[in-house]
Amino acid sequence: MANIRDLAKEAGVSVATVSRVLNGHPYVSEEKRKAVWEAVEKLNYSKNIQAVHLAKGRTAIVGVMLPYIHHPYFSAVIEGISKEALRYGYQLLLFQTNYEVERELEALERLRMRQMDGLIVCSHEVDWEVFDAYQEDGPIVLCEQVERYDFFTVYIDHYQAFVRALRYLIKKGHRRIGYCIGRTTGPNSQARAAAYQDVLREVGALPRRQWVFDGCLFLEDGKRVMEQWIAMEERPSALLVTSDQVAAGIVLHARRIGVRIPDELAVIGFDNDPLAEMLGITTVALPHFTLGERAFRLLHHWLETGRVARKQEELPAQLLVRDTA
Amino acid sequence: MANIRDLAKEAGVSVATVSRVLNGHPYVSEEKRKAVWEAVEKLNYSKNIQAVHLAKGRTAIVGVMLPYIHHPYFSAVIEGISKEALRYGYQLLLFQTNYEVERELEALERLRMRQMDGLIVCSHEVDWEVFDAYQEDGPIVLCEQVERYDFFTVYIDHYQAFVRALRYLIKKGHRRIGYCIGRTTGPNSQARAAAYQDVLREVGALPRRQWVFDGCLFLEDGKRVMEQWIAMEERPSALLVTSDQVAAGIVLHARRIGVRIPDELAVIGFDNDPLAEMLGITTVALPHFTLGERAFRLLHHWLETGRVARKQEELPAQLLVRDTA
DNA sequence: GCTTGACTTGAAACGCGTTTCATACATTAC
DNA sequence: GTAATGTATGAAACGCGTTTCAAGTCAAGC
Repeated sequence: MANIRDLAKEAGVSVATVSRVLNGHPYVSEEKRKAVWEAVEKLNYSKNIQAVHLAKGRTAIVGVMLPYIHHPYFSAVIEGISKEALRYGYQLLLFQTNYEVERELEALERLRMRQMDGLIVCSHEVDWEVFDAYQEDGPIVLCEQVERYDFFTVYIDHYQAFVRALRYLIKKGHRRIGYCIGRTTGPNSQARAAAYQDVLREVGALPRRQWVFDGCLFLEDGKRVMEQWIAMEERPSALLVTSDQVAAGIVLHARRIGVRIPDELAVIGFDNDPLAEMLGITTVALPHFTLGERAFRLLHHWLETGRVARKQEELPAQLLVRDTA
Repeated sequence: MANIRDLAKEAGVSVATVSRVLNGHPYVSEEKRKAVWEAVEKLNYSKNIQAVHLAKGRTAIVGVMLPYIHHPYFSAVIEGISKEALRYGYQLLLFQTNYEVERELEALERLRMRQMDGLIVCSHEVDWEVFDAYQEDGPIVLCEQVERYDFFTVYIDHYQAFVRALRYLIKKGHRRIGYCIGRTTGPNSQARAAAYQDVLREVGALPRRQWVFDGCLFLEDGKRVMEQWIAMEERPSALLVTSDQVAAGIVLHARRIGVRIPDELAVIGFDNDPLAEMLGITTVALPHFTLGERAFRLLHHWLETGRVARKQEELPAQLLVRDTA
């Protein structure tokens, strides 16, 4: 493989001149410019991008840390990130973690090793404090709400979103309200749990342990929830559900076993998945795609200017009333 | 940032020794090994991975070219690739193309520039011939069937899969059969089209232009198909549908507008999406996840050994009869 | 006592593009 | 006529880890 020195020899110029031509710098005579391009052609030259990265100290690569890819939520976020990355000429390096701490640390280490210019964390398991140690290695944007203000974050206010949905149910007369979440430890889930406690306490309704369904991530989990629900002695009259996928599972299984929705059970999902629209599921629309876009933009703006307009950005959620609640 | 030379100075050894320690090579005295690790600690050293890439001429990065991410098919394939990549210590660099030739070429150029060790192409728009020019720049694995045998490919035999589904419908007495596809140009779609022509001709049934529904990719498209279907004077009695997502759209909209499935319209989907199971949709199970896994393994095996067991690998599809056909 | 093989270690070359600095000529400015 | 600019170009340093090669030490083998 020819390198830039071979090229210089072939074209009868210095490597500096070759570099100038290759990068479109001014101050190169037309004559030499032509000679260089001819040499490129002749030697079938192509830059070694690794050498460029090393020399420049930048890569125009952004890392994306996320637990899974094959999941409507995360794939929507990446799609948003990807769209913006494409626009600004950045590439994406994927770090799938399965929520394993080991893998999350690996991604952070890669940031330290300067493999990428910045990192977008879609979701994580390790404590925030861990990120502290890596702040100086490159900008990190979190896609979740954190209490501290020294992180870059773009987030949806899940507390408010949950509150809004709860208030709606309460206004409709519901007092026996339950909810489903994905994993208990995530900040989103904790925000939802807090909202649940707060709002129910406010109206004197009682939160119940057994009305909280954990581990609800996929369509199939909705079926499971419905089965548990039907087997209960005291059933909630309404459920706030992790995602529309899970809500769809609930609604579809309810139809099959003849549970009337919303009369016997009101259901509100989250996301505004096409499936929710199709099934007429009342849902809280969450701008996942936009979340990804904004996360990238925040990172990009920082990378290009070294300054920020703001470190935190909150995205709105909107309740869409349809037929299930 | 400290580099390996600072480290050598600090530890009082040569850079070669530092490199040996850092890479766990044998033949280093315990004493020096310790000194090096202490220096690493003291200087808070971290390798510059770009320098490693440059020096080694390898990156342990695999590129993944695909049109979209937020799509059940592609996100399943990546998930499979990702799982195997994780296992073998490789990283994934994403190239989202939106089926734009420009972007596909960009990905191939990156392979030339040695940004990654190999490339997995999930789907593409450019002609195969284009790939020829890049074959020498690194192994390329295609996830689609190609006629030529000098490519690495892992694929599902869509022709056979379609034939099987068609035969099943025919055995059930259907003669007026239509189908939905995503985009006409893809090899998968063309295989399906060919199967359609062949099988229908075989039994003397007539293929009809207006029974082919193009541009069916998402759930919503199923609704559109159903609306078109209902408006037809001569309706097909059965439809083979791009994916279970689209099939679900058809089935759900049919339910809403009171079309009886499978009596008035039989539907067979593809993929074996959880949604298909939930809705009882008869489908042809396609091993997308496995496809990704195998694609990575093929690439990996080549990268590590420089040899191949086989260049082509075909994955089976299986008809799962449920309630819609 | 000498050969042989295993173990240690460092200098230097290598992979390769970018960038700075110095040099030199040609203009333009005053 | 001289200073100040602008244009053009190359040598060399820089970013930094890996690897080869030569050389040296030491214990085991004959």
